[in-house]
Amino acid sequence: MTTPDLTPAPHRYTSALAGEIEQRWQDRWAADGTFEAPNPVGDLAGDVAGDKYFIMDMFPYPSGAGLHVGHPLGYIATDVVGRYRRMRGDNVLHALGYDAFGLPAEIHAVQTGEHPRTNTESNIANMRRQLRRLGLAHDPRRSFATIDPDFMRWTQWIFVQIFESWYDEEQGRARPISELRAEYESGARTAPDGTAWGDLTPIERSVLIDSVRLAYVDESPVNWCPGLGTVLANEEVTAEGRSERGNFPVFTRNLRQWKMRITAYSDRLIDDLDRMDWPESVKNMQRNWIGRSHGARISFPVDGLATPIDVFTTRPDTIFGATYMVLAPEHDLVDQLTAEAWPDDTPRPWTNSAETPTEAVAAYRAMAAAKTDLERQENKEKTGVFTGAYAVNPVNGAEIPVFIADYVLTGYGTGAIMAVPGGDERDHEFAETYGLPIIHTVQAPEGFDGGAWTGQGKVINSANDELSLDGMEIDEAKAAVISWLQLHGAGEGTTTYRLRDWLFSRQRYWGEPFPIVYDEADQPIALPDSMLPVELPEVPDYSPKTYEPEDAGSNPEPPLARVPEWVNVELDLGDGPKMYRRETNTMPNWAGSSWYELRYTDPHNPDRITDPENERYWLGPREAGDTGGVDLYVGGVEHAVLHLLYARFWHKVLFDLGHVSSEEPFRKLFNQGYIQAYAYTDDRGSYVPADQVEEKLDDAGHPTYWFNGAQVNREYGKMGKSLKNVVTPDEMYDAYGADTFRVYEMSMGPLDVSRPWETRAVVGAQRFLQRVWRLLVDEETGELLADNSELDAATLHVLNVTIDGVRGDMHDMRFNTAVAKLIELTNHLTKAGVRSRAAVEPLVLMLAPLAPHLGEELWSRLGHAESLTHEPFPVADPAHLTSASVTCVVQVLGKVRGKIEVSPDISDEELTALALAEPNVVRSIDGREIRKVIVRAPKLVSIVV
RNA sequence: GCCGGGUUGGCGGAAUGGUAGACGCGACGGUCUCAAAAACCGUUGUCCGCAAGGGCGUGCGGGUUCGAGUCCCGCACCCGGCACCA
Repeated sequence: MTTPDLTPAPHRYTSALAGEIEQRWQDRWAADGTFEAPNPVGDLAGDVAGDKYFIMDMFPYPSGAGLHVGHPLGYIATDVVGRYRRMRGDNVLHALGYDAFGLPAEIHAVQTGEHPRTNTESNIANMRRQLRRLGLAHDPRRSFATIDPDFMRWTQWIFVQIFESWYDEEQGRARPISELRAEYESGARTAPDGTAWGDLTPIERSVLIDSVRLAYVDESPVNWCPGLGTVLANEEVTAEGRSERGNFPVFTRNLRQWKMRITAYSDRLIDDLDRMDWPESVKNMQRNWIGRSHGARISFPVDGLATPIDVFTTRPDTIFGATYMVLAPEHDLVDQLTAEAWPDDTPRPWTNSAETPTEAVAAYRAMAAAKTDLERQENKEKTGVFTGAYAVNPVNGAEIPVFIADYVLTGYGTGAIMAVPGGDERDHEFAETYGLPIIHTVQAPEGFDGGAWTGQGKVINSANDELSLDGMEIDEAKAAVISWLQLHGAGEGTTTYRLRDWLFSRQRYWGEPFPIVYDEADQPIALPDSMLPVELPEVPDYSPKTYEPEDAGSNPEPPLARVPEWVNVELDLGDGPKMYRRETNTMPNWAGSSWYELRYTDPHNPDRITDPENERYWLGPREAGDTGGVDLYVGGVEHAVLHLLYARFWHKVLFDLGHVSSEEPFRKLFNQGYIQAYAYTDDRGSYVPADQVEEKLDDAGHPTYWFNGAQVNREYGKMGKSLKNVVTPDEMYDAYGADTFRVYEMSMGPLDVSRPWETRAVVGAQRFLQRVWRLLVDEETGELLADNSELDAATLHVLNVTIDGVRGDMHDMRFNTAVAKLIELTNHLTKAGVRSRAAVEPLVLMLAPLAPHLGEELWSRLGHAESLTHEPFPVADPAHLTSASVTCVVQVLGKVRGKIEVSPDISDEELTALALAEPNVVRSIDGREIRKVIVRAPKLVSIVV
């Protein structure tokens, strides 16, 4: 990879010289604290003049494999933005921390016996070294890792805040539990069943309180992954029912686990998306994930049953077409309503050939329970069985049969539906299978061939004595039927969500311990601030108990439970020293990243997560209605619903509790694309080293690929060790220098688009920087070549057009076109032999955000003692944006037939005359009658004949 | 199936409705050199033509317009997300 620089000119900008320049400037920046950003108050307080700009990268997990050239793409981009902003006069906060809890370090620990902290810290050190060599303008004082005890302390502190809060639906915000307790004690509030606080036992009181906490322990169906030995959040399970990490099967098990009540924030999490500058795709993914749907809850009474069946539907307007009902097999009411015997005339297929409904239901339930989620998904054929019971349709008194079927899911809505085969494809399919009546309640367009009509139309077949929906549009009918149902106590308008509460405990070692202990009554108690952080104990074995991936019946067993001397602890929590039992689960590795944006703003504050003044300065709303948050957050799209949803949730809780002034953590989000790579396999399917593959053209001119004389197959995808196609930044530093590497990555294409890495193309960026260097420095003597000559008109024009364009490109993060414009300017200066300071100084300043070391070096050789970090970015002179002459295109019938050089302020008449006189235009018109002439002086004349 | 995004030379890509292919890689030719590399200069969408010039060309089919890669309608394919969510 290393290109030997064989005796070039002694002062040529080679990789060796670039490396020397780069490391020298990196040392100087570090020594001078060039990129330290002052805070309004606290230990980092300083002069905060000018506007502020807070930039963040999605912080990295420090992998043992080190970086490949794809990783720094986003970091370079944010660095360019930050450097540009500094030159615009902003106080720029840009730092990088490390998301250091996580599975790989734990797996490494299990394999080697080395403590995960040791391994993680050496990985961080290696990554810091690789990134320092890139020349990133970070404030090093603000870096941290989530495993630092000081950081962990605040992660645990936030957990306690959430644990000590509840969601007040009336006020639409989280409030401290202490306020709820006060309302109970004062009698302002009674338990949901009406019991007064004074009549409850202490245990009943804490159960009541615990039931509304935003962080709570709950026994409910969770995703149990025996292969990983831990439970997982819904967001960590793929659509195929496997773990996102490791791709192990996931089973639904009823287990006692910690959860976070993120569902309380469903509406705000959806609604506030509209106020943020995020890619529409990510907003949509979050909307999708939360899955809000408006509809109605409707009660269908059942003969001889006190409790009606409640259903959720988004189409209450179709209720007159409800011809049967379906409950999920797991629904609570199934046992109660299943009849003793089949009613007379029960069609044979409804019974599944069972003697009694009880038997049929039991058999069906057993079969449904044996299916995994995946099997349920794969087989979409509608099956079900009749319960023997009938319910009454509240709008028309019709008796309709009640089935159980696994196409109705227990976890969504009420776990029961009214089935409308005329208006729902799934219901229609089921109705066809079981011979159920089909009533259409919306007029389908002519030519509709039956089946379920789900589109728009006028309502039909929908009337009772008091209510007629017939002739209404769907929306109108929905409103009408909801108010009728409400009047008759049979239902109400309501909203349901797909989002489930966030499963927050993991059975792993390498995560934050919970700041929770249990008392003798097994009630969870939050530890006081003074006892934070709770640090991880040393353990004999880091691994959780893992199982055969398919062992669905296994049970989670966290590693911390194996340290009884840590688990059982004597503490004084206010009523004297007592024995307590520690929570042995750990937090998921999303915990630290759910709030880290706050810590950058005040990284060493010993008393608070961040001082309110620092938070308000860096994150606060800029104007009324603004959510506040980080000014620019750059990262991959893979965190669209995981990290980005969790972080928004925590931020909103902290906002509600008054700890922050911003409503959202990230005001503007930008998803960078990925750098992909080619990989090559031989005829046995093994990967061969990509950097030794040769490209040859075959007879047809198509490229073919060869390794060791044998043809190999090319595939396109990720960069990875096992694919033998990794290219590291270190290799690029050695071969070209960091600036060349930076310029190449920024010039490859738009930042949000993925693109293939091509090592051989990097040289283009180096040639460009060498041309800039050669413009200013004599390659033989090292002498400065810049002079003080006046600029000619053409150069003035090119220079100002470039300045104008580059400014716009920088602002919009179009670095690829910014680089192209700088190359054009450089090529112009080279060709014209212009070395005037009036041209090269702006060029150096504009290049500096992209190639900062070269920029500083040239700036200093130009005689400036200070770093150019805060030097104003060049501003175009409008007087020179127009040139002395422009090329006017003459079109005949829309085709370009001639070009004429004209003055930019030529009149329409004059231009038309010149255009009509152009010889080739005359020939094209060929004597035909001119019907119309469109003139857009000075650039275009279009002639219609 | 639903929701997003995309499709431009050999390759990465550029183009406020107004010269399609900026800039870069590669390829080809040249300068320098004993030679090679590096560097520098030039050519490079495609077809016809000695040239002047002309035909064709931004996934496909229509439309709007003096003029469409760009706007509208329909379709194909690719990528990402969701999916028996009532």
